[in-house]
Amino acid sequence: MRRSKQATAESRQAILDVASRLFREHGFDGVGIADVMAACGMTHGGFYRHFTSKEALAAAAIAHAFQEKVDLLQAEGRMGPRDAVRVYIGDYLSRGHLAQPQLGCPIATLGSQAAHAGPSIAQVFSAGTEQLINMLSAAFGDEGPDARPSALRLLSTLVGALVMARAAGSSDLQDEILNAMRADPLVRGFTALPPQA
Amino acid sequence: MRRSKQATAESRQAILDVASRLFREHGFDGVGIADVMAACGMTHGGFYRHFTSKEALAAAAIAHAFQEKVDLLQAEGRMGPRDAVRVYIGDYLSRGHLAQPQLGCPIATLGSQAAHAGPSIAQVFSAGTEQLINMLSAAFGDEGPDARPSALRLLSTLVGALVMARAAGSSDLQDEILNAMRADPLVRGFTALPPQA
DNA sequence: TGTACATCAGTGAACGCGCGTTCACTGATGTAC
DNA sequence: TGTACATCAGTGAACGCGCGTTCACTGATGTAC
Repeated sequence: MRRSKQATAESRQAILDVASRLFREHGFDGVGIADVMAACGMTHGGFYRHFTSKEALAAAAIAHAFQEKVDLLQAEGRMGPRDAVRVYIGDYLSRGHLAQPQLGCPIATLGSQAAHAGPSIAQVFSAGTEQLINMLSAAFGDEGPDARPSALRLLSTLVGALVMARAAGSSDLQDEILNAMRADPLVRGFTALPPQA
Repeated sequence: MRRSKQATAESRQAILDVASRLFREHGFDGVGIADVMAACGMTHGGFYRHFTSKEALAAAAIAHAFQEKVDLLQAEGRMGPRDAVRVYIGDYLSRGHLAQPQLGCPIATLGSQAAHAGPSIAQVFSAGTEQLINMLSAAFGDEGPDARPSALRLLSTLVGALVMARAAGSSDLQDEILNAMRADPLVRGFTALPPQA
């Protein structure tokens, strides 16, 4: 039966939220339309009232995941860009992030699938990655022309740590990797120094 | 018709080689048994004379990819471990590596799928990652207890650079990422210093 | 404000395709004598 | 060494299942009067 405009908007939002989590947890091919809809308490048929295809959903869901991260950085940015990045790093290199890919960085979970998953998805990854880099660059503003390379190095380091830790599997090796990365000079520059330093 | 023992062994090897490349290029779900066999000039039916399932093939193919990398490091290691790692880094942070995932690092291409692809595949990733780390650690031998953390940091940095560059998509951003990583202190420590330094 | 009709979100069956796996068959290879 | 038979690598049709997508239908919502 027809639903109210608000109910419809809530359905769409629920589909996006759930898809964004499930795709990060199981990969694009590990999640079906029926899975997403069931997790929203609906059946699969109604899906196409909200999105034209699975690829369109995936693109929107990944954009949504990037936006979450950018919003978080922006919200934390009110205490100064360096503090925001400090919190970001702390969350990134945590056991919680390892254990909860569905809430974590979309680059680490799905980045390597970006190229295979269709042009619209590749586009979303490209734009999202660029945006994250720009926000992190701001935190290195005092480094002048080196700000952007520093941001690139930081993000690469974080992404690599997570991908490698997940590939490693063993809990001991995961801890070893996280600890080694926390001791990285670029990371320590943020987490060890006082704010605004 | 029945084939000679040698021909059979060659078939198995061809399937492994081809699968190892195709999986890295298109992901586990992007490659079918029929694709692999066709690339070997055969039809899909004969596959099960060589492997019990697609997952068994994937596990063997990834192990094969890791072994290639380890053998390469070992071969180059004859000029000293630091030189071997220098070459490894140079190849890793190259445009060629970006453009040819099918010949590249299996962690960067498939690492984030390791957990979804079945226990035997997760096991292969775990063992392969550990082995790579051990070989890289050797190159940091003169750092004593810091050797292993340094190796972890180096590999994370490399993996992250590739994943991020592939997610970024844009050619300009990819170059920027590769260049930034080449300027990373840990990387420069290898590529800028003379051998055995 | 109340009424009649059009719209459309969601349901569940059905379609079609791809893909992993199985199987009967072929004929060259390997082996027992 | 030669012969007869068993083995088995590879073929191609077929099976079965999952999944993306479509569709006729329902009934509450939105809207025109």
